[in-house]
Amino acid sequence: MVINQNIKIAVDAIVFGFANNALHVLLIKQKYGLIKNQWALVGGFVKDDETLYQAVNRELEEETGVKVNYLEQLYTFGDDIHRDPRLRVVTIAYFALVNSTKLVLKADTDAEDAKWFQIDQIPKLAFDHISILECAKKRLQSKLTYQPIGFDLLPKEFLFSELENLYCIILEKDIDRRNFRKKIMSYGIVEETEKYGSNKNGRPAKLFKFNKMKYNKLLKDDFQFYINLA
Amino acid sequence: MVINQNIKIAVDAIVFGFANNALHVLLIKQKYGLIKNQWALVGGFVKDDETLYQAVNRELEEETGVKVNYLEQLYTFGDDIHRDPRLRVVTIAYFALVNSTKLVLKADTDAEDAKWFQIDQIPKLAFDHISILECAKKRLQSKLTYQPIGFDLLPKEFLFSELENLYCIILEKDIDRRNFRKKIMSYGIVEETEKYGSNKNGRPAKLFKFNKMKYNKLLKDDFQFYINLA
DNA sequence: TTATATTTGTGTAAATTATACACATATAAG
DNA sequence: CTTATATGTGTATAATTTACACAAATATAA
Repeated sequence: MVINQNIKIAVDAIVFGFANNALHVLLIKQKYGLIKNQWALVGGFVKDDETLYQAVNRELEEETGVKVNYLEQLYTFGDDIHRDPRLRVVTIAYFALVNSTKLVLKADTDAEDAKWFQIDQIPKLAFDHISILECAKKRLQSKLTYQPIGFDLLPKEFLFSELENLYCIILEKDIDRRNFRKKIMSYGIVEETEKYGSNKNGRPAKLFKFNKMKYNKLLKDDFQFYINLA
Repeated sequence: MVINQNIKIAVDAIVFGFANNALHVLLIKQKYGLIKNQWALVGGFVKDDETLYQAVNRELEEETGVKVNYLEQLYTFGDDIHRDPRLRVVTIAYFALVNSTKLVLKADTDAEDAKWFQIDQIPKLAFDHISILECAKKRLQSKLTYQPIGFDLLPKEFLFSELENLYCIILEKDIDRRNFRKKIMSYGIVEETEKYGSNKNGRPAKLFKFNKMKYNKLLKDDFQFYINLA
């Protein structure tokens, strides 16, 4: 069977991380070709013998060395025929979250040109990557409210205030700390530990961890989790 | 730039319709090739000079003549390398809804081999189409609860009981008619007309129409609409 | 014409959930 | 020991959701 089609398939990953009270995105600086020295999303062409999932994981590994905590398909961009001026490329974008402890990039990989950017300090990006990023940001904001994915951005043990901040900052909203805590606690998804965090100022704060079983259950069932900041 | 990649891109549409108190899916019988005489989703390969959106609309037109009311990207299937045994195909699946008045297929197109099947009477399908269909059904059930897409399955004017049934049947749940009506009405999304429907038994029922402005607003904003059947 | 079957249309009380809101506590630094 | 700073907690009110039953309007059959 011969099909006369000359379109190439790529994958791209929008990798989010949360650190220093800010949302960050992982970008790479292109080394070669048309878009040399431009910043772009992590990604590349899919090989004939690998799945899409393998492709995006391979690119993440090769280009950044980052291990993601959460990965899901976001959207397939193929309605702008000239999004890559060189040839027709359809790209399947993936949405990824990284635990903030893994946010430091190892210098020893060939990831020397990978860098985290604060979401409000994104440089000019190659192709249509800025609109893909916009799409991912919306998805993040939306998912945060109805799925407990926020925990994939935090370390295993975290302060309650870190969780609060994460929601405030990503959703760009204020929060009622008491009501937020009540709600989160009602899902049984986080548990107090006996340890205390090391904050400089104020009353010492307990460390919390999240209950993976409850988390998994809530991730599967839709409409079981819902956080609405006033 | 030469990329050594030999993967083909297709689009498939899962077209839902609602009639006779049952959910239906539009399928076509393949005429040629390996899967000759097997039933399959509407779809085909993307042309080099058309967008994905154009491709899926073209296939719908060519293969079935059906005009859909609602169309959105569902998911891209490319993690089974041998989903098509002939060659590597990545398919972008689209989710479509058809107004029940358009559910009768015109015999004059080359759509002679297109047919509506009740969701619980789906024949054996080609490739992995059955799992794509499963995915679409879940999306339909999920979206029905948080977006007012049910109206895209009904005629312009409809009985309230038709809307009730649609929700009951697609979500496979019972309903409290009073509470359901109250909720729908509270969104201001449907309006009474002066006309009455033609039901054989029982008290005559008013026809309703939906308010397109409110509908469009609710479609855009997430978390503004939510129907939860007990 | 009357009784029966069938579907439509409607309200209220109770329970649950969401919201608004303020101060005592524990520490570090001065 | 005073001050600054962040943590941790409860209650009253409002809003929403749930549970629940019967009269009204028609067609059909007796």
